[in-house]
Amino acid sequence: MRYSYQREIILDIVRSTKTHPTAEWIHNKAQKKIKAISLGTVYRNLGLLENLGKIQTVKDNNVVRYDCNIEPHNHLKCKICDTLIDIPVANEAMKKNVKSKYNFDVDDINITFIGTCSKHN
Amino acid sequence: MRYSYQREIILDIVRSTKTHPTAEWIHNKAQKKIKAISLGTVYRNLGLLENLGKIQTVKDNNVVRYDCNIEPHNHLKCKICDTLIDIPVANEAMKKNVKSKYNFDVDDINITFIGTCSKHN
DNA sequence: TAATAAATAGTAATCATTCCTAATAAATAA
DNA sequence: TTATTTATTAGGAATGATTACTATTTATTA
Ligand SMILES: [Mn+2]
Ligand SMILES: [Mn+2]
Ligand SMILES: [Zn+2]
Ligand SMILES: [Zn+2]
Repeated sequence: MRYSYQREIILDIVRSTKTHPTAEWIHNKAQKKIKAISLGTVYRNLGLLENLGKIQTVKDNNVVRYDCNIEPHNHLKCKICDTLIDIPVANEAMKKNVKSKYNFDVDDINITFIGTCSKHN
Repeated sequence: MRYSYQREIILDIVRSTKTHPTAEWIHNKAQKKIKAISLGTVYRNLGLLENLGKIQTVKDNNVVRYDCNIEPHNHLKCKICDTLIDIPVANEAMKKNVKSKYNFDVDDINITFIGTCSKHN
């Protein structure tokens, strides 16, 4: 894979925040550094960075959010401010349970707890 | 809310299957009973039926699937045949754990186990 | 039966994402 | 360094699921 300044900037931006930003948010930030960067370039490079294992994606409703935390983890989603909060996950027991009960081989577990975060007490 | 034959047919169709169908699939089925039924009518009535608590929705990638099982439950998703399999969920312990660790009030938990179902042994 | 307004059919609009293509630029060889 | 090659980009069009709009139809009530 060839070097690209656009890709470098995009990775920097994803790594600069824990807010699980969308492609559009990343595009807006990137335009401050590269005025003519296109949204297509942002999407393409986010996809490449995901394939390289340098970032993760999180599906949130009907949008994809990007995550610089590449550890396996899950999220708390606040229905008031839409924040996604990282939480660790211990899932080996769950996987074994599902395998024995349903004969279903689990590769990945998506868990989102939806509710109200501590900001809204 | 006024009676509508379209709504009756749509509810019948959702209740006729455990396959978690999409709006388009439901629309195709409905057209066999009502030739001119529109996709908009299908979407509107599915929304109404969800508000009435007669059906549930499941977000699957970038499509919404409809579910006649209105018990709280979660799903196994097979990455080979895309089947969604209902599983019961015991979540009170999880909710309490998240509340004490993160001061986050959980209303709902979405869990999807992604992997390979028993058809593909 | 007539009046009222909810529901519908058909179509246009929306929005996130992907696709397409001529132009640009990174990597390599001469 | 300069020329060649081809990956990458910018910009715009296309896609696909869902929602919005509106004239017409139809369930309900008087
Ligand atoms: Mn995260
Ligand atoms: Mn289900
Ligand atoms: Zn919040
Ligand atoms: Zn399967």
